[in-house]
Amino acid sequence: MPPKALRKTGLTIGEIADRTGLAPSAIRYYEDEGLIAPDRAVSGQRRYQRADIRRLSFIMIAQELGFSLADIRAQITHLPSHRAPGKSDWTRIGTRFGKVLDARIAQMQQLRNKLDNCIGCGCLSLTDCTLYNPEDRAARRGIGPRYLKGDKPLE
Amino acid sequence: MPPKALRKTGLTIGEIADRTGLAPSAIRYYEDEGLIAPDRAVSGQRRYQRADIRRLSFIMIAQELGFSLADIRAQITHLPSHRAPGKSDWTRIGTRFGKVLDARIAQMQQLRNKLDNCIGCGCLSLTDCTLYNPEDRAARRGIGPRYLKGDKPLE
DNA sequence: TTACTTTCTCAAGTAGACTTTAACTCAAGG
DNA sequence: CCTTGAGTTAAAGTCTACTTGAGAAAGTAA
Repeated sequence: MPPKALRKTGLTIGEIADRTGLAPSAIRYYEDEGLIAPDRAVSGQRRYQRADIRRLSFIMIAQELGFSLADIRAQITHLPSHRAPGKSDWTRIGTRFGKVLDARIAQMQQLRNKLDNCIGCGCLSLTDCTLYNPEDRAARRGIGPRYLKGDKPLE
Repeated sequence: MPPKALRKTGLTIGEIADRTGLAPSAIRYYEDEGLIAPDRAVSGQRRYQRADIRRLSFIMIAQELGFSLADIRAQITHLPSHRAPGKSDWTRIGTRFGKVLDARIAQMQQLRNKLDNCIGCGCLSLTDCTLYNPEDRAARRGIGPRYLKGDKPLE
């Protein structure tokens, strides 16, 4: 006889919320955003499978790493809806994430060095300051909240 | 005879926008936020001094470093309105910024290591995964855009 | 069955950093 | 003088990642 949770058709949103620590409203939001697609009971209530817990965990971890929901969606929409990333998926996606993280760290370190340079000279000049480079400024065009330091969405 | 720009009472918003690369709307916004306080011509138009260029540059650089306007305001409101940070101000503020940056880099590196660990084991488990720690999740409570990895406002 | 808890949907609110639009006024050039 | 380009204000829109609230239907316990 399978455990209790499996005798039912699936977990309710409240149950999976408890198991993941996410608010139900957040989980519904992820659904709106196409990150997760639960079944529906005849009554219309959402029913989640156990793999969805891992799927949500993955989302939380990726956010922890600093990725946007759009980035995350790009990485998991290739997986069947009721599957969380398995080991091979995770290796692939994790490696991809790692590269982005490395780039991010490198960028910050570069910035850090520039800052040290700049503290030394005290220039703060539009034309001379190494911190104040036009390339970065060009990247800032457009509206909406900025990604931290030149992040571009993942392909 | 002083250069052209100095014969007038100051730069218009369009002129300073061109010199800094900022949009006029952004500069007005900074004013609303108390980051800069230009004089007014009799007609009511804003007039900027040359020091304001450096002041705006400072704002741009600080943003580049990842600081919020609130943080930046906290650092420059001590300066007289028509002054940009001078060498000693810059050393003080720059050092403060440097520390925050260092902390940020350390955090990301830690995250990066965890990720590598995690790619190896492929666990992605709610209970076991080092990436998935409840403390960090607790910090995420509440609304509004999240700061990247535990940044707190500067004093 | 009554009472209470969940869940549902849809709309609106929140923060930060701006942009866009509307409706005007003003300054400079021909 | 008249047009055009720039400046002014206030209000509303934008984006992300959610939360909150309203009102209704469904599930659960006693």
